Amino acid sequence: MALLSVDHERWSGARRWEVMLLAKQSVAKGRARFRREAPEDRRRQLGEAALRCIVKHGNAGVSVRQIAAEAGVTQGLITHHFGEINELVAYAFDIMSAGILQVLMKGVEEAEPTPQKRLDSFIELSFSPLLFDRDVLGVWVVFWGLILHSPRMSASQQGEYSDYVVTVEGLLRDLAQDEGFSIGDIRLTAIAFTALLDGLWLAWCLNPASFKPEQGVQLCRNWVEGLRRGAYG
Amino acid sequence: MALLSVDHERWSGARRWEVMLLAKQSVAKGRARFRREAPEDRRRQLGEAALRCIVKHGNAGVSVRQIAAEAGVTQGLITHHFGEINELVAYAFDIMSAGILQVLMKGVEEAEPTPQKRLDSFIELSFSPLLFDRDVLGVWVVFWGLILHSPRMSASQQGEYSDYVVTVEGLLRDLAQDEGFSIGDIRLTAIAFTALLDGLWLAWCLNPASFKPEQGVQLCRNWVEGLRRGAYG
DNA sequence: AGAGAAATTATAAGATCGTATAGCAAGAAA
DNA sequence: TTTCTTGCTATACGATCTTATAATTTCTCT
Repeated sequence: MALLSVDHERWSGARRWEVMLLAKQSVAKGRARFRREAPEDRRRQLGEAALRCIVKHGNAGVSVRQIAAEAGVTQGLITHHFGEINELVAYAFDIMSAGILQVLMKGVEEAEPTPQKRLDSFIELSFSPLLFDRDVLGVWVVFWGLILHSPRMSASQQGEYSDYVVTVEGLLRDLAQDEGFSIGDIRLTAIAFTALLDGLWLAWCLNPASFKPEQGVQLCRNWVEGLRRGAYG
Repeated sequence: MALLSVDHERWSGARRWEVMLLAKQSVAKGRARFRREAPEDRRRQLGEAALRCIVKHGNAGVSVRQIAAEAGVTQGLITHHFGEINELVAYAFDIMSAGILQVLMKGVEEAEPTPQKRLDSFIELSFSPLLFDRDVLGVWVVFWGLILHSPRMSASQQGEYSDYVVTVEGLLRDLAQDEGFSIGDIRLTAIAFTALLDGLWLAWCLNPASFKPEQGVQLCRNWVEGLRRGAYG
């Protein structure tokens, strides 16, 4: 899980440097000076290092030098694998997007197979520490800034957003069908629910004192209650 | 109006440079080489230049050199008036926040004095080209990024957000009282509505094809309808 | 064991960044 | 007209950035 690996490795800086030191020691003993890895693996390592840098320094963390240092490699390796740094960031965005949607879908699939429980699982997971996290938003804000100015990033975003909305759409449709209420425009309604989730995430991360995650869950349930009562019919 | 001035002056670059050229010509004729302005005025000019730079280049626009060039002054002037650049950015944030809330409140006050019309005016204005604008979000996203990493910016944000929520709270309270329905926790409910607005703003700016501003208005009205039907009681 | 492919390092060049400092000059006051 | 305050310019320094290039090293494959 991409997201988890980011969180886990955030605190493993020490271990990371130990590894490097060991590597340098082993040079003196005639061992390998660096590890040669499969491009696929290295690309992912660099992508995750980029995410860690962004978590730590925000926009300032988007830098070839910092990311290379974080990954424990030299700068040239980023050029070698990604050409320009924007490509690395876009790749990191894809990793993160996929990770988040995967976390959510896994939770939904593990819930009891009723539309109510599935949607509720989706909501609760959205407000769990795994996603409802300042650091996660910090990464996302950087991405938003890039999306607005980079066609490459924008293209990725459109796909990810579409997938997300379609997922929400399915959850809402199933609920409406099961409970027998009607929704005028399901796609639009899913967009609104998505917006509510994102807006609460944003508000809480920027101002954690304003409400508690559980209250966020409640507000989403209230929204669903409005849906039940036909406000979106 | 801060926001308007940003929008207006975005297209007045040519005029701005003409002024500079004239100023330089006049040097040859022995006239003033630069204008000496009151600190208050100059600070505002620099703040608005900063906003224009952010609109144009996003995070990359936050640069002493670029902002000074945009304002038609030398770099040292920013140091002189603000000390460090973060202070200028925070000032620009305050300008912009005040401008947005002012636009909204002016619209509300100009609406017919019924709770329904006032809230609806607030909603429609939120989705008008003045605020529902890619460039405006672009500026905001940069601010969000800074808020997450700067206590100074965070302090400003807490105040602005609080004002905003209190405003929404008042609009909702008046509506509930007038129509005789109940709201469990008005502050929380106002937070949810604010989140919905921000979320829709964000979604549309990142993906303008996903829905039309009028549809955003409708989704907000639907949310209010859910409120009426007691979903937040 | 040895050769070849390519992953990785090493190094440099050129921009741009933020900030500090010293001196100039605009415009009000006398 | 002359003085004085201070807004403003001019310039420099050191750090950091991106990107390009060539040399080196690892590791697989035969």
